[in-house]
Amino acid sequence: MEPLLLFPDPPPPELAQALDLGGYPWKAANDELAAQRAEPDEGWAGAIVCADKDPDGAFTLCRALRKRDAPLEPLLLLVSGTQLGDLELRDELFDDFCLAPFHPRELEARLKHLFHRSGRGSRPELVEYGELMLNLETYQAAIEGKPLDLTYMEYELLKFLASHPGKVFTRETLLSRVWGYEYYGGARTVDVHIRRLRAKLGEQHANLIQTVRSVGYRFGQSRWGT
Amino acid sequence: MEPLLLFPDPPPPELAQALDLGGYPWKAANDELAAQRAEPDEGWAGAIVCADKDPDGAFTLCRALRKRDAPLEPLLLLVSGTQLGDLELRDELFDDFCLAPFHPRELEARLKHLFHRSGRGSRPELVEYGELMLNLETYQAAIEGKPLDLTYMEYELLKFLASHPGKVFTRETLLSRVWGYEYYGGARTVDVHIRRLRAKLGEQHANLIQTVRSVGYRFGQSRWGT
DNA sequence: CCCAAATGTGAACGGAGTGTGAAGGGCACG
DNA sequence: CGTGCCCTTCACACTCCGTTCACATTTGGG
Repeated sequence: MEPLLLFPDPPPPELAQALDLGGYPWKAANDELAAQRAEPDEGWAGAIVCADKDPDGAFTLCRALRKRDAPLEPLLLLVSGTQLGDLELRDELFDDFCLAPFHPRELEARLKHLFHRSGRGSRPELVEYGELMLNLETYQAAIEGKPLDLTYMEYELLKFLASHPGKVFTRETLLSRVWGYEYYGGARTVDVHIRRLRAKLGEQHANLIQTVRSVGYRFGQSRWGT
Repeated sequence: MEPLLLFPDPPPPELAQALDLGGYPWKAANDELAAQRAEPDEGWAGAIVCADKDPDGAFTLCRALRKRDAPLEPLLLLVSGTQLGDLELRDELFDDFCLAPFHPRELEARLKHLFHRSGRGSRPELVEYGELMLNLETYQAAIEGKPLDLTYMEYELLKFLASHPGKVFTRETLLSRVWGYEYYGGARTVDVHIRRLRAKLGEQHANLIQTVRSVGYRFGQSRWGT
């Protein structure tokens, strides 16, 4: 079995011990660079990130792992009870979480359940909305079956928008969540990318991205229920 | 929001209380048949099944819910620590689980994460008053199900008024709380926006916004009766 | 019934916000 | 070291809508 990636390095003793007892091989790393160096040829089986001691480092690593061409899955987060409120805005950064201090058997049960789910591919690698389809594995986009030739940023922006249909985002929010939290640049950059996306979507589908004046942009129609 | 299906009936008090506090509507049922009878037209938002007291009944229900043409998702399982070993062979019956006794905030965090993953996103923040509904995430408004095409200021003003039904606001108060504390401009601006709002609400609902002579405006019914 | 204050109404102006075309420049690639 | 891509920025054009004003209408008190 491929090893699990652990954060931080060294990992908490009780975590290492639980994995050893369960027969799960693992390697630890403190950042994305160290994770790349330690990564075996077969790749990682998944990752377990402890966010209780160094939340910033933990979430930064999660973000890096998810930004890869082939996002690392499954990703299990270990948090303390006081951090539960921080999870809501980071839902896309992990697949499951476990409260620390954890019971070894709960950890193992969650790992098994995660492997079961990812093994059957129940987690969608596609983002779909109407005639639009994004293949997250091959980095390809298509509408009405016809492929779209998108650049990297166009693809990332469209992926984010299509993942949250109906919701309005300000330019600042888009910059921070698509370009990155540390990005500093003009907000008009968003406009230009929106324009090119509309152009490539074609006249018929350009209205998939709507302008909400003095607020930002919205993808698709509103969902009143769920 | 559609209600959650709970098992068993009656559900454990701490579960019902946690959901009530979190604002999640729910209905309980003891088996698939009762669940079908209690199901609203909009369907279930998901299910929470307690497996600690009656494991057989719980897993039977899970199996039935998953055998539907449209399998019920997401499904959260509540189990005691001693049952962790039983989960391995039932991975396909649930999407996530939570150990009992649970912390209310962990339960809520898991629900939010489940809704996020199943593509429904977290439940939208709504402002409702009778037939009027404002979706704060999508910046859209509707009355009697028909969407209203509001401008930014109209939306902000209506949102503020509808958030405080029955209360009277002076024009100065509205200017400072909707337009901003530092705003300096004529108070008649409010009148014009009120007029446009009434027009867009339609003749039938124009009286949702009432004029209180020499005071200001009020949304909805007075607190002193009709 | 009259008057004054308050509010409703229609229209016009002007500026903020957004669309658009084009050019600059960083980065990967050969 | 050149070359092409594309992210970013800028200047300009244009639309929209927030604001204001003049005037009409309503309200309530004397």
